[in-house]
Amino acid sequence: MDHEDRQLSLERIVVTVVELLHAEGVDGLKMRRLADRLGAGAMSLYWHVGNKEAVFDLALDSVLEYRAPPGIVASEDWREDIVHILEDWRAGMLRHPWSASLLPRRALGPNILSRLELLSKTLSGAGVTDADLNVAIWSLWNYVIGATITRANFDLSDDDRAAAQQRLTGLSQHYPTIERSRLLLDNDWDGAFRKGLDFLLDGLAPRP
Amino acid sequence: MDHEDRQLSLERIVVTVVELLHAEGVDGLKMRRLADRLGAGAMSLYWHVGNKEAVFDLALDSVLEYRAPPGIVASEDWREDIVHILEDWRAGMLRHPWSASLLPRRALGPNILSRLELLSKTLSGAGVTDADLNVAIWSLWNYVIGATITRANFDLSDDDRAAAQQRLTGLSQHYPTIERSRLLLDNDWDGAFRKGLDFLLDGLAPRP
DNA sequence: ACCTGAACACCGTTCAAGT
DNA sequence: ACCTGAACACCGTTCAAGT
Repeated sequence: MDHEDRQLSLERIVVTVVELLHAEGVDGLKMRRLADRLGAGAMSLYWHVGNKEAVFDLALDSVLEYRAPPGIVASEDWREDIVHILEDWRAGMLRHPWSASLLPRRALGPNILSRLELLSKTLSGAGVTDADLNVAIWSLWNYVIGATITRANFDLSDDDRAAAQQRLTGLSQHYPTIERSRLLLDNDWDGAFRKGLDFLLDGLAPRP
Repeated sequence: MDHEDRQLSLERIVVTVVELLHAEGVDGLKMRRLADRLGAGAMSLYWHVGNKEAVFDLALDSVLEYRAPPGIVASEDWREDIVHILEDWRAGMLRHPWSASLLPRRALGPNILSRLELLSKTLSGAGVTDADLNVAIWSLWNYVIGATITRANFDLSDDDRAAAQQRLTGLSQHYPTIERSRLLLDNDWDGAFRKGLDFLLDGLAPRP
């Protein structure tokens, strides 16, 4: 609440809405509450942003900014580059658990387009032909989006996990194979993400 | 509107909410409007359902019901079985475009658990070990969820697609590789889904 | 057991009005 | 150019009351 004395600006709005979303989640974003945090009158926002959807678009794109480590330009191993790009993208979204679900529902902002361009360029440099590029990009997009939305929403508290385990074991006669796979119980999300990604990359460009 | 004279029941509520969601989308679902469609007083729903979230859960699970073709039990080709299971799942969700985004945010209902059990059993029967089952299921889940949410939300009208094309070409100096991949312009969603899925399956269980 | 209307505590957004 | 409060048209849900 140290914003009270300053003027409104798009930048301040963006910073503050990300804070608010972090604190209260998607459903907690109310125009009045956002104005409050900015120390502004309830309706002052509308001079700057149009409507609430625009606020979401701003928050989402801001979170997807790519802070490229300036050293690493092109490594020897394109596969390592792809994994790095996608893990960084996923990590950025997981830092803001509200963001992943929003991404496939809004128009693509400049920051996500930059990430996709970098991904495309790396795939292309690795020898993927233009004809295959579309499928390659979408496959990786689908995998990352699905994995991140799921992880952001199913990252249960210990209590919840215990309850889910309880529930599944109670139903184990109906779902024996799920039970055997320990579907909701294995906690190694990062490892599972990486392993599945490796499988997908194996298919996209078989290793020699 | 031919429901006016009948009594309320969970089944009628489920059928009607799916109709309403189909007609108005997720944001169009209002408790009052749902009651209207049922020919009931505005607040009568609350005797049956608890709250609005429960209504969403009911709608989602109902849409995910698996109508197994009773003939096909186990074909020769497990890979074909997997593809069929996942394409049927995806098609079911695309028939109700509001459903895919909802699925990873809610607790798993009985119908989606049945589908996952069938998927697990098929993978297991194909030789995937219990240790690998978790990763295999999640990889396929991630891919299907990501693909379906994206398709349900990016299935643009012709006008929108023209606008998006216009916008991307205007930015082609910034995103040349995306432009070359014709990312948003290729319209063959089904084909792209299948091709990407084949890549993933190649990785999960390489063909001889 | 099942349904209802009135009422409460919210929302997003418009708009005329202020500086 | 930038901000504001009052007001409008909604919401989900509670609750006492009806049959």
